[in-house]
Amino acid sequence: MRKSRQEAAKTRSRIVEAASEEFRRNGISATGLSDLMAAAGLTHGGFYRHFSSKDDLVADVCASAAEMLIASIGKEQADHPDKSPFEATVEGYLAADHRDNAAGGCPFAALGSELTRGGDAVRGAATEGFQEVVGVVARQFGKMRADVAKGRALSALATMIGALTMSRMVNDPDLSAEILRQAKRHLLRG
Amino acid sequence: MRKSRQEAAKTRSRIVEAASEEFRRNGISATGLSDLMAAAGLTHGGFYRHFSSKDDLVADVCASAAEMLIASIGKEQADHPDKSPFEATVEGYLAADHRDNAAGGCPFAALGSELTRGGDAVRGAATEGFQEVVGVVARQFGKMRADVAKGRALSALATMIGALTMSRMVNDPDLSAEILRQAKRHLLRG
DNA sequence: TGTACATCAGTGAACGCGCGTTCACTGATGTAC
DNA sequence: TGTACATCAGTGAACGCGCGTTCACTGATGTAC
Repeated sequence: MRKSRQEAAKTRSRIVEAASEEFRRNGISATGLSDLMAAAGLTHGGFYRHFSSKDDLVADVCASAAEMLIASIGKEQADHPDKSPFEATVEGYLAADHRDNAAGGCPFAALGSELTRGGDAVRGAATEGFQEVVGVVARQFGKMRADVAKGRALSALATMIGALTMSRMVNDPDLSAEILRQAKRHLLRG
Repeated sequence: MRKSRQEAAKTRSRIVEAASEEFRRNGISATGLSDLMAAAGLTHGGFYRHFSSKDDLVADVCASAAEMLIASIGKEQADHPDKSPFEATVEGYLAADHRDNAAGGCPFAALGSELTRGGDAVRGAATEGFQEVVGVVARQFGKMRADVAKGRALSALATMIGALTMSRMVNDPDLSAEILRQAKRHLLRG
């Protein structure tokens, strides 16, 4: 039954991808290792050949999902060459599609309050991922002084993450849309 | 062992208060009914004399914690008569004290991502609480047109909730402080 | 290059544990006459 | 106002269940000679 190293590495990343989606869809503590391994096409017993604990996996997922977020920011930019990079980022992030697709979206909005209670390794990985995203957004501000740009990026990301979370929390569709609309307006100097 | 109606009502609100703190401290799904009833000075069996399910309690907690948030906004205002109401709110909300006291603070920051996955009753209660807070903040903008004030309040609350959540998530104290500082600066037109 | 052996990815059963919920019971409170 | 009875707040044991983790096992892969 042993698999080659190459196959094993593929399996590992399949687990991380499946976990990344399941965690963002259902929450970390609400997702069991069995569900997760089944989603990756495996039985739960093999989990510990790849990770030393659930927390170990969560840390990996934080890093991986932050990279995905950065990739999707790049994609929004490429798809909308008419818009400024920051405008493309804000409009892509605060879109109804993103709100309705937590499993494929921003891990900070999907898991934010759960990550605040994570262990050191989890919060460390989340911090690193967050800082990378901050860097990406800060660089969108072009010629601005680096520390000023970082400040604007921090504030803008806080607004986007808070708005997306609240737009998912409320069960009034009009209010949900209004939250996204107003956050966009204020971020883009409306 | 039966208690008078008055005592029973007191017990019920003691459970809600204890739950409100425990949920905000440790998360909803991570807090067991046993822990929670013990924190209220009772055994777990009596829970169902007061609530029909854990979700029923969570909905109550949303309403109660939103009221507490509104009360603390009022208190910040009263404590800082030199500041504008909005300024007092932002500075009280984005303070290190609030960040370090999740159990007594904003339920939307403490429970945000978990509430997005709540049932109808939970999300309904959260929505109502959120709208009340939005109303309170909107009224701080004085003579502004009501819909414009609501828009500003929605955007400002998104920023505050996102910033507080991120400042709790990161495990780098400098970055955590910087997140609060930058969000404050941008909200107060720095 | 071929052979013998060690390694280890993945399976599936099992572990102890705590979860949300139910229940029989107790006895003080509330109600009906 | 007093008495008899029904109600029900709170206790503590028990329910089935799924959790994270461990383990013996299988057999293909990797390694040493």
